[in-house]
Amino acid sequence: MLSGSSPGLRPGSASQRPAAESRREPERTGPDLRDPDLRERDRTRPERTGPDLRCGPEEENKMFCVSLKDLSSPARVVDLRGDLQRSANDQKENVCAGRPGPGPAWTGPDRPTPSSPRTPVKPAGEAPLPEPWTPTANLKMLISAACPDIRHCQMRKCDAVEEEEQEQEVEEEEEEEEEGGAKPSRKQRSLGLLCQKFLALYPDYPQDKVHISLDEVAVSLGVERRRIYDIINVLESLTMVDRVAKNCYTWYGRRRLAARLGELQLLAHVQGSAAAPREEEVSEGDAVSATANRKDKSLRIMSQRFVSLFLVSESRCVTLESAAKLLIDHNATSHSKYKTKVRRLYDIANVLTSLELIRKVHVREDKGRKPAFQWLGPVRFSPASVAMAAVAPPGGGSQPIAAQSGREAKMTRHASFNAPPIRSAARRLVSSAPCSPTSRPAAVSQQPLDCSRHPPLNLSHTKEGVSTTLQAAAPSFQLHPHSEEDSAPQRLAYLPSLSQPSVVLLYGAAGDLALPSHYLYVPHNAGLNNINFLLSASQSAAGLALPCVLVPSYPVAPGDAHPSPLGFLSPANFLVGGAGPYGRPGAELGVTLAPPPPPSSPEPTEPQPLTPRTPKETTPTPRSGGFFQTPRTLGSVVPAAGRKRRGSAQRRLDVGHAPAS
DNA sequence: CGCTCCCGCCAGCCA
DNA sequence: TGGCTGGCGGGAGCG
Repeated sequence: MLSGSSPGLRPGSASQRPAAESRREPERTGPDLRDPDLRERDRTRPERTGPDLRCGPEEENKMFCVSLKDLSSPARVVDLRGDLQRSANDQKENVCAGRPGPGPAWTGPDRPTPSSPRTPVKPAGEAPLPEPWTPTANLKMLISAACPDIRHCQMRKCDAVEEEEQEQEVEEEEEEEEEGGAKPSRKQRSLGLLCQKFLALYPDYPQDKVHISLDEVAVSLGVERRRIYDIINVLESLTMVDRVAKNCYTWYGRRRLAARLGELQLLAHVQGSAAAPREEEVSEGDAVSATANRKDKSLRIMSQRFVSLFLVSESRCVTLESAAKLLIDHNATSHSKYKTKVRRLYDIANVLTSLELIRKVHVREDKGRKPAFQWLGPVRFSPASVAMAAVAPPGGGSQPIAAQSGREAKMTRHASFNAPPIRSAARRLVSSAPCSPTSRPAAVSQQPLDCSRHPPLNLSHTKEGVSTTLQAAAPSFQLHPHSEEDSAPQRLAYLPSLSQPSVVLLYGAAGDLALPSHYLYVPHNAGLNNINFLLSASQSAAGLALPCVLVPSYPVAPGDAHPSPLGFLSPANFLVGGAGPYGRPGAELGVTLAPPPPPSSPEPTEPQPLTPRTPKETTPTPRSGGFFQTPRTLGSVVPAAGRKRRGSAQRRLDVGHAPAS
């Protein structure tokens, strides 16, 4: 660990302690002690993955924007030509003021003039400060003391204008600081600016784990911890941070961002994650649904869905109204709820704007103009790039995803294969053990998809040469020998570093990965019991052999040190269909690849949650004798207590997984 | 005046 | 019981 942070728990809440105490000399956090090379690399921000959708005013006029009716069904995205005008306030007042580096160079004349980030300073009478330790000075001290070369790097990269702006900014900061005690303006206290300052503390592509202590960050930035939560929640939804323990997070930066976005996009396509939770799933009196309802309200889930809206919309532009209405509970359509949702959307949008993933625009509609957000991030995710991003070893994975070659890697061995794959589980050991999920998330397998588009499949297994591991796991398979003519390239993306590690197999038609004809998506915890095949509508699946690589859906019990997942990676072909164009009529989409039913095999009425297993939940059961440890073989993943209610920690663990929709 | 969103109360949860 | 987490909405800043 390069960081010098102390991830240990700190008692006390910054927000609840007296400000004087909170503003004690902060311990140096991780990013301050980084390797100079790392800092240099970090400041040389790589280009964004995927096509740059930023466009000038000319292009904006041609921009499509999705309105509510278009987003109601992600699969029915209709381009509506909305007149997007960029007015002076199109650019949010707090966007990218202080973010150094080449980043998203807004070149338009309306580029926001960098304002001086400022965090609120409590009135002296309210919280007497032992020293005039303003947040801005604090931040400046942090940056300059830790990595003075950052400034040099910045200065080298900035052109004369930007240099001038920076100087002016510094001057303004100093002037305002000298005013002393004056409450910074609303702009300067905005969440967006705070997020920028937060991001400035950490490298975009950390080479090593960087630990974040919320307390320290809050102190460093001079804000209450509550505000940090808002940022963390959104960042967590993008897997830019991971919760390690209370008050302690791991910073991943953008290392996994593209992979995460790709995952969100896929999930959105598969299960329509952009859809709001259905009313029937939030029935009254049902504790499970109640907690699920609460989860659905979380900022993280909302952030995920919000991002998903962009990723499934062709226009990459979402109006605030449509987003709010889509994200709001169907049974909570009051104006008050709507307003609350909009508030949260602004919060999320501020963070996403700071991340340069979106920007605010306005669209003209019948009744004036409406605020909207345009996606600036990547929109197409090469599976190989996603895989490469995922497999980037923590120690040397500083190569940004965008810089990865577009050449598709057929299969890459992930670094996690070399390590006990129980990182996430072990990580949560230090956290409070949450309850098991009890809600029935919109698991892929449970999603009532349109079978005309996603036809049901039959799987059969005839090959004998399958590894015993595979057979032990799924002895009921019928696996056909790999056909010689089946020379179509197999594209596999294993996403283990994601919050929801998954296997995505893209079976490209004519080798076109951009237009894969098939997806084989294996939710990481769906085990072998739920594998879903999505075929393109035009795909005839009769006799279709899908190359499939089975990867353990979830780490084997903690006692199993190295299950050697590579042993699972023998490609296998699943014969699809045969009884009809898409196999047995009426077959469920969620193909069940269950091992032979045990003598007292209960009907698996319990949903397979998409949430990661907690250490408790991964405790092997006596009957889990197979090599593959599926959620089912691990026994009930939902303890009785967990059925009643889900802890907040569990809600946190739910991040990254599809909400019930 | 409406949009934007800061701010902090307070409740759920856990150790 | 205290701390952590974060949902929530009042209401102020701002254009």
